[in-house]
Amino acid sequence: MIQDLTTEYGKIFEEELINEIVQVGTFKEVPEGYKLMEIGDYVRGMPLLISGVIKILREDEDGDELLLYYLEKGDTCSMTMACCMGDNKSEIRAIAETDAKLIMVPIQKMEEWTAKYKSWRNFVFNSYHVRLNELLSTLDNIAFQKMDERLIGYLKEKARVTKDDIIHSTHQEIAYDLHSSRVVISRLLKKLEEMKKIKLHRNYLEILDL
Amino acid sequence: MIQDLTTEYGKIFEEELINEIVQVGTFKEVPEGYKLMEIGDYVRGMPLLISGVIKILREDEDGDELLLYYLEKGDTCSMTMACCMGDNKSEIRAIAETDAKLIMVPIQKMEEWTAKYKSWRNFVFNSYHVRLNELLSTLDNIAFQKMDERLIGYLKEKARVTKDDIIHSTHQEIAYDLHSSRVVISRLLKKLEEMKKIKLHRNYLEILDL
DNA sequence: CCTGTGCAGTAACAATGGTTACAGAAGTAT
DNA sequence: ATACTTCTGTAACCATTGTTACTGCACAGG
Repeated sequence: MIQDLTTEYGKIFEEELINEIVQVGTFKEVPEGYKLMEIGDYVRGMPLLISGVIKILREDEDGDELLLYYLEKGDTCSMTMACCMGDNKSEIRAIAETDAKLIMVPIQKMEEWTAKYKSWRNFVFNSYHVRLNELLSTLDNIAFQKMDERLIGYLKEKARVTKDDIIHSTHQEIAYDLHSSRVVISRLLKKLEEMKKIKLHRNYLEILDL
Repeated sequence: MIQDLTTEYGKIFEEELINEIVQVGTFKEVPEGYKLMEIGDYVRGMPLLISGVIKILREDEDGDELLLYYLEKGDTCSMTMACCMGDNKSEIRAIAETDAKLIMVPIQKMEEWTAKYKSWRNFVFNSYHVRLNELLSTLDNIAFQKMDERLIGYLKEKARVTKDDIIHSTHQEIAYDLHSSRVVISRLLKKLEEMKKIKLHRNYLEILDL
């Protein structure tokens, strides 16, 4: 755990802070598909992502989903921080998109460290900043783009975070993330294939040139 | 200015901090419609809203607009704070929805006060928290609601922040805020009128029962 | 009072996305 | 191999939203 922490966060946190994190944090290793957080769950800890990718989803009353963004190594979940200050209930769902390693820090330490460590303060502010912009860009996509553009953006982003030009998803799964329907996604994917931008297979697709 | 500050922020900021704000802050009074911030502008100060309502808009490359949320008294603009940490360029446009009074604080003080005053730290964190949730709810509206529901929500919210059941907007203006077209909004408003929920007039409309 | 400008009402039509239904292909279990 | 399940392809259709075009009305300014 110390090794992981130092590798990923050694450059931005003071040694003293790293030591504190090691003392109170708990290491967690989760497999792909593991649900880290459900909407309405009480938030008890704040995650520091060491490796892997976490996908953050929003859901409405009817159970309709929407992918908000991915967390990558070095990221933390601002939503969690935001929750620490409100009623402590999560507004989002978090699923491991790949196998992932992370350290959970009790939220009680948040304020203490914010006062004590400048690096922690900067980290927290920076996380908020990044997440706010990420949300803004998600909003842009939904508000200003049509489904075909959103789909292309989705495929690109997914390839980027997983570092893999093979997208291991069914059409139905993509439809959930984009809050659309399977038929619509199949239709658009077929068009992309006709344009030689992707190649379709069962249970996965290859990105050729987006 | 001291009076305004104390009235609005006296309960949450230490006296010492209030004094500092008075020293470095500049008081600003702007009329309805005044553009406080344009997309791409360099952010030099952080606003503390004393009275009035500020509307925060997002715009894409094609000039299509979208209302993000309103700032009310006691609010500050987290986007501004976020900008202070990035490239300092604004991601949003800010327009005074009503006459408004505010105090501009130089962004250089941000970090200093964050280390020095617990109340300031809480204020900043809280602002981020509120804004993140506000953005999330805006996203929900756009992603999960149809235009008729969004329109009703828009009218309600606008009535709430302006404390006025008369909405002083043309159909075109509403269309801009919702990123729709005038004809669509006219159509839906007419339906709402038929349902006795509103009463239409030239240049304004009355909310009867939403 | 007349006229120009901007606002609102409406119809006809297009485009996008969502729904239903069904068939066939690929993989899995028996 | 056979049966079953899951995934994909496709067609037909519908609903919502957006577009274009034209109308008349209200109001401001001469």
